[in-house]
Amino acid sequence: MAASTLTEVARLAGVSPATASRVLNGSARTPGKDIAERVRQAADSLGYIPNAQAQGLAKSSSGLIGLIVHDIADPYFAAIARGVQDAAREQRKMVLLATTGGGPAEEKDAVAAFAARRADSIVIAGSRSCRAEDQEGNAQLAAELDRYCRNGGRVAVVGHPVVGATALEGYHVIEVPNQELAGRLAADLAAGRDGDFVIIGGPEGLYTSDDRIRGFQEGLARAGHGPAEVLRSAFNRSGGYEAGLQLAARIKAAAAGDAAAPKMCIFAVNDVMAIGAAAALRSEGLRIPRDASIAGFDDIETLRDFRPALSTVRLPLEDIGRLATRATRPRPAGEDQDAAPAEAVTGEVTLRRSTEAAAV
Amino acid sequence: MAASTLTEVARLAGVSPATASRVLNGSARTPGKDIAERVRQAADSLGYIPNAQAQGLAKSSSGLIGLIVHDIADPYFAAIARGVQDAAREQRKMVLLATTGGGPAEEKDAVAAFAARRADSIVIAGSRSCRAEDQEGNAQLAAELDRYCRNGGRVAVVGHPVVGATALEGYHVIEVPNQELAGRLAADLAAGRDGDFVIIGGPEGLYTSDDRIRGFQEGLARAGHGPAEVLRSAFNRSGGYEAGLQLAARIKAAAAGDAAAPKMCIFAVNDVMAIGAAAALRSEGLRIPRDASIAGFDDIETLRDFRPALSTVRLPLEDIGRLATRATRPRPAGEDQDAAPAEAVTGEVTLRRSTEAAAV
DNA sequence: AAACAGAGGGAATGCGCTTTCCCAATTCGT
DNA sequence: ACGAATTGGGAAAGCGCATTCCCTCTGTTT
Repeated sequence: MAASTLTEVARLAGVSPATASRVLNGSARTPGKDIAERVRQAADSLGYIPNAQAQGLAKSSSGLIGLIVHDIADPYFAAIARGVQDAAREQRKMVLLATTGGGPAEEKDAVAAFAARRADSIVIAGSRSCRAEDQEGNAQLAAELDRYCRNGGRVAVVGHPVVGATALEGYHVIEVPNQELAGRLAADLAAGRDGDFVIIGGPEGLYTSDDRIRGFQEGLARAGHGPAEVLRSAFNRSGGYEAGLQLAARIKAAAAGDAAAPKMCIFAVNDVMAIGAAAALRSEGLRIPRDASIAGFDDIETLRDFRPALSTVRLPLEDIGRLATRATRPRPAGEDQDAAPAEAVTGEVTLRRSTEAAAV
Repeated sequence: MAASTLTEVARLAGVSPATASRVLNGSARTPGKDIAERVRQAADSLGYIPNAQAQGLAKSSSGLIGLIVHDIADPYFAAIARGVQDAAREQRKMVLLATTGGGPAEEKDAVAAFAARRADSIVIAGSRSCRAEDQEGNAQLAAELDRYCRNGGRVAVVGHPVVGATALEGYHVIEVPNQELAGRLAADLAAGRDGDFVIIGGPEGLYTSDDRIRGFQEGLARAGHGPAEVLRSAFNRSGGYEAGLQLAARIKAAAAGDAAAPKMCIFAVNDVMAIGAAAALRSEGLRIPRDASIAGFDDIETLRDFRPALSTVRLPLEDIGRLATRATRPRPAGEDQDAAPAEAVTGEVTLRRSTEAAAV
């Protein structure tokens, strides 16, 4: 027993497929009451489920939203995905998921796949990169997006515009004020602190990381501090851990030389890296915040119970996902196309125990 | 400029659409070398992307895998989703995501939506429930799955079979030995411990929770312990937190009466609840493992840096997602249909600091 | 009462692709 | 060397639905 079709429903109801279609999907032309009822009953008794593929083909729109993330198991992306999912439900659409591992080449493939499925819109989360090795991939991704938009697709990208992408109609960027917020975090941390600052950043060229580093340095400068040293590492927990090991050695050496050495303050460009670094310090016998302060960025929900509570910058990740998805929604006719206020994303510096001055 | 079609490619290459189709998707009949090359070049120069909807309609298969989770931002589901995603890539399919919040009614809607999109297979993660309030939803979900399978769809469900679902062809269950593992955990914890055991469980009727509770009690019994008291709460962090508050009060009362009172050992049926409970104890001034032991279940990756390190049962969540997805893969012809060994999922009791006997 | 507008239903077309089915041009057998 | 088997390509028929166009039937206008 194959799935039943509209034609079968129509036959059972004794009407034409056209009529059946009209009643079943609420077209502008509503057939007579009695007929409508007959059709509905027929559909019910057959357990009719419209074939979305056929509908999509006929209407050339699929009711699909494509979401591109680096890794769905990363809580940062998972939180955004939740927002996207939520907004998709509002629009009565389904979300197609693609995880790319972060490379623009894979992202380009994902866009192509979404285009093939005629996804109505695409949300790209995850950091853009301008590393040399990604240059070709970026160009291809930009070209693919370009084509997608030209064919009527709508795109929202979280954070930074795709490198090299021209601002087309239907191309939206949800700006995240990484730089400004990192600056504010630096200012708050710098107040009344005299130790060295060290930044654990991601690979050079990752915009999210670079923006946060730049912002932090600016904040430091405004507070009268010299620039912090920057350690480059992988943009994940183990990157943070490795950098943390290096710093632990350094801290211990400093403490050995001078027991009253000022405390180091570590800023990891995201929470997951910060947790990794904290784990590394701990494994070396150091305690936070007694031996060093540490701060992260994102305020990942799952990590809030971590002790010592991590100072960080709260980002409304779920809202970001929601906003991005909404940005791709076609404006109802009459609504000004450019009137979209593109609600600004704001974050909030959240100081917790991991950067408290008082020793344990 | 609308997306180019096969027909356009064919025209440009000077061949028929049939031929173009044959070369572009590697059908059994491979056209001549020179023609193939011409077609490929034409496709390239037009930037042709096949319309997956049309392909799906013609082939009646969509290359889609539907994934149903309660909440994609929950690290448990996120980890499974990663495995699913990975296996989907192996099969060159894309994954459609549906988050349901846990209700069978929503799950039924998701199955219907997947069926409408003609998803090749569906993976259902998340706990089954046999609560009275879910009875109707379960029946509907079972019926929907039934229909889906009958129409050739393949389903894999993680953990428990859907309540009321008949074992159809194409219906797979990835068994997770929750009960056995919980028993082993109990046995390990009970060894040389004389304090009371308390279980923080999810709502009654949630199979995952109930199985773990039952297993734990059995393990306790085998070790010569009496059954543990069971506290019911929500199956998430805040459920664990609330239960933790109750227990904290109790622990403090006991300590007040008798300073050498034996230490309570808490088993929360999943890690997230355990973390919540631990947070509650801490907020009440209690320390783990000094004032109480606590253990969870799942071994969520993001939570591994939590201190005190949480004793738990390691579940290969990503593998589970992968296995479930693979189970829905149609066997290559010739391979025995039932020969699928349905690789068993195994877990591992992982004792860490949170249940160490020695006080801090 | 005749002419007209409008409503409601059906036939037919097309969305883009796959896949028989069919036909012409080969190659092979003996 | 001639018919048979095979190869390689095209024409055409759907896949399941939305939608345009057309027709008929009813209700309205002068």
